[in-house]
Amino acid sequence: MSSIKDKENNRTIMLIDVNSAFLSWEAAYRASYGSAGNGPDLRDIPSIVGGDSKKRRGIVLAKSVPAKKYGIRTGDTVKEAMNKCPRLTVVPPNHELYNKASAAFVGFLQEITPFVEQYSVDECFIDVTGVNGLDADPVKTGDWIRHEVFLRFGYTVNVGISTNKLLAKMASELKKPDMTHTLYPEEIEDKMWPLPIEELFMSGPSTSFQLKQLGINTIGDLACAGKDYLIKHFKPSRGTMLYNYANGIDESHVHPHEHLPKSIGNSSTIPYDISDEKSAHLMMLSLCEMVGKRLREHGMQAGVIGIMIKDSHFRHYLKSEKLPYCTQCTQTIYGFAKDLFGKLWNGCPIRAIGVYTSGLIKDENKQLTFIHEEDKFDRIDPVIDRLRREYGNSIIMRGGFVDSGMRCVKGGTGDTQYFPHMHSAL
DNA sequence: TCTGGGGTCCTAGGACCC
DNA sequence: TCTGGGGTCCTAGGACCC
Repeated sequence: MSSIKDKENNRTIMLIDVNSAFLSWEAAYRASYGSAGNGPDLRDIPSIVGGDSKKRRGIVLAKSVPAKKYGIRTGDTVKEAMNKCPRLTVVPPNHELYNKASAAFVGFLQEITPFVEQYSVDECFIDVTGVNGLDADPVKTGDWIRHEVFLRFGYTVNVGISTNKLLAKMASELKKPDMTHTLYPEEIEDKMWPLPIEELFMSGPSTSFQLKQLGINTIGDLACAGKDYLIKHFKPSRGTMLYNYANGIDESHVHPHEHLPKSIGNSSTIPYDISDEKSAHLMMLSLCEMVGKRLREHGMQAGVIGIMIKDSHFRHYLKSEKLPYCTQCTQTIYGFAKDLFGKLWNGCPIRAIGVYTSGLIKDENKQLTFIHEEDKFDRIDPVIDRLRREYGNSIIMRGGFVDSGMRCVKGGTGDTQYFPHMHSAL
């Protein structure tokens, strides 16, 4: 049992989770800055960060505690949320701010210990085993971290503490906000086993439904189900994982090293359905601009390109293709994406399109066996990237975008940039 | 005013080779 | 002419996370 082994190893792992991250960051920013500083704190009123319904992106990305009391949940449509609470305050997302806030948050944790693994934009695992005596009294350390984050940045976090990552993660979810929780192996039976099965990490809607069909309703039920029985129903990989997680077993370590992405892609929902190839191509080109830019920023080359079409009935289709060579060139990616689109699209009105790359390798590992047409872009793309960094994306655009009303670089939330502290970033 | 966007990992099935 | 399997690669799609 690794939980016992972990205890012998006496590792102290924590998961630090920003409470209602997007909303907290909005509120902290408004409180320390700007015009909205006079108004009420978003965290004290029913409020959400949500997309624009007119652009068909209207879902709840984060909610305040008062909004939660109205039954508003992340992922609700903004319309549903408004129905639940008509006086709801809705603020649009500002991903640039969140990326800066996230980097400041990670930077702070890295001051505490080098063993920081960023799990998501608003969550980090840290391993404080043997670090400056921080593991002598983990709860005290957790409380100190919460206090320090609040002092420096003005928002609250949850701290989950245990001997492995799974249990630290489950601990951090126990009660929010602004809490420190432990979930040591000897506490599993009391604190984790009574929870409903959908509370277990990696037991999502589909798995939870199947488990309930089997009469397994709590994490404790799952822990007591036979491993072989679970393997029979869920295949070895998933069955073993479910069994281990329900029993608090997790062998994985906190990996502080720089994260190399395995795939890079961007997608976008279009405010109105697209029914013509020309518009779809232009949309894809703007996504390819973003994907190419991000590949180059990471110093990576893609060996596989894929596209996704979501039609007006919300069905989605994928098509991907291994390339004869690796590339990070916008024009090349676009060429393959167009080919894939031609093979995939059945003429149905299109709601969203995505362009994805995978099979990524570092630049230096690219085989220089062949000279390609794209080689001239090796010099052009970086110049375009630099111009856009300095003057904005519209400083240079491919011909098709002129007078198209479409943004020439499109997609998502952008990459995280490093900023040492939030207040210096703001 | 219906339903985002960024990822990771896993599996199934077909192609292809030995 | 029919009949094998093992192994790997590729692609499509699903489940999960935030």
